Amino acid sequence: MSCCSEEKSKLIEEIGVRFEQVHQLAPLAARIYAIMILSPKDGHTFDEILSITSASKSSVSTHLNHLLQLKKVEYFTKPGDRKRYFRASTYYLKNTLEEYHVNISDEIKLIDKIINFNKTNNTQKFQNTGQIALLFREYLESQKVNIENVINKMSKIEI
Amino acid sequence: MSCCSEEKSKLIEEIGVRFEQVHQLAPLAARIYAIMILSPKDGHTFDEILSITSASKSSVSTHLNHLLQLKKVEYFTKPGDRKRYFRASTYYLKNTLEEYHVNISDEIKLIDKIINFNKTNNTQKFQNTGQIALLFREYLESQKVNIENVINKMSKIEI
DNA sequence: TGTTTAGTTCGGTATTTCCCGAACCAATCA
DNA sequence: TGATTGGTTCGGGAAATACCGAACTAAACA
Repeated sequence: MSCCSEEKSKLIEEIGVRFEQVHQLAPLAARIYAIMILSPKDGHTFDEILSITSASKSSVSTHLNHLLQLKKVEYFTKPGDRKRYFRASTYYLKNTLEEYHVNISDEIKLIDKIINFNKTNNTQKFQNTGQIALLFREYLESQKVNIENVINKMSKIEI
Repeated sequence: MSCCSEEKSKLIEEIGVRFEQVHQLAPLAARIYAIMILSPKDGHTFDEILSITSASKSSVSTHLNHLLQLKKVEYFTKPGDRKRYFRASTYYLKNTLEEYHVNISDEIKLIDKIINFNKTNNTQKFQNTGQIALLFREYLESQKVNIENVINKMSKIEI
């Protein structure tokens, strides 16, 4: 990474590592997303991303397009300027919460299947651990509601 | 997968795919963990796991040991029987919540760094998105408290 | 004391992931 | 109209991951 302060470079790496897992991104895609989040409002050009990441044009192109497709990144243009200026999607935090919401809904569906399976096939086991499983399920439900509330609050903020 | 009902096999796969991501496990490790969760109280022997997964002894050994080390799986023995009987850790749901708790704490630390960075380096951007970021942070805090409460409730249940 | 049981360890290989360079293209510029 | 700019596409290769077979070990059995 060149073209960055020491602090920014380190933060890009730290966010990058996390985003690989949370958002299921390739390392370079996660770094690019991190760069966007730490970027000024007017974004970065393709070439700037090239020099910050010191990756190849092809890789930057591929991963940037992937991020665009996922709506994690967006771009805008300036009149009389062929370049595109890339930045994190204005709603990336809200979108992240929406991802979390889908995730939790899936997890609830799955734990319901597990609870049901053990209830009918492992009756003895269920007597012991069933209560815990139901508590876990309640937890997921309340997380879901919590997320919905925060999404609503976010929707009311003008950007 | 042999030795299982159609329903159980499908559920093992479904849980497996999810656990690869959630718990960062290799496919076979995730399948074994899934099997444990859907197992009767008295667990499964090494050979039973072999025949359910139709994987090699070496792979089962390696991944089972990994799961033991992570405390996701435990085993017990029966007097006069050299075999070990493997099952999901009695506290696996509580342990899962504790994992989530650590994860959220890390995420809070990270978002604080991001908020701070943008506050001082991208002042203009922060004016727009700062409020959203703070809402996101609040959300994380409340998730954390929520998890703590559920862990406490779980601790009070006798198994 | 030789054999079976219940696994473990090690070296290797198939597969997948991730990234790169080179060639290419479409729009603009000179 | 030929060169430059701002990318895209494609084939390939290095590295990491996931799994396997074969040889091994330690305890127990016969």
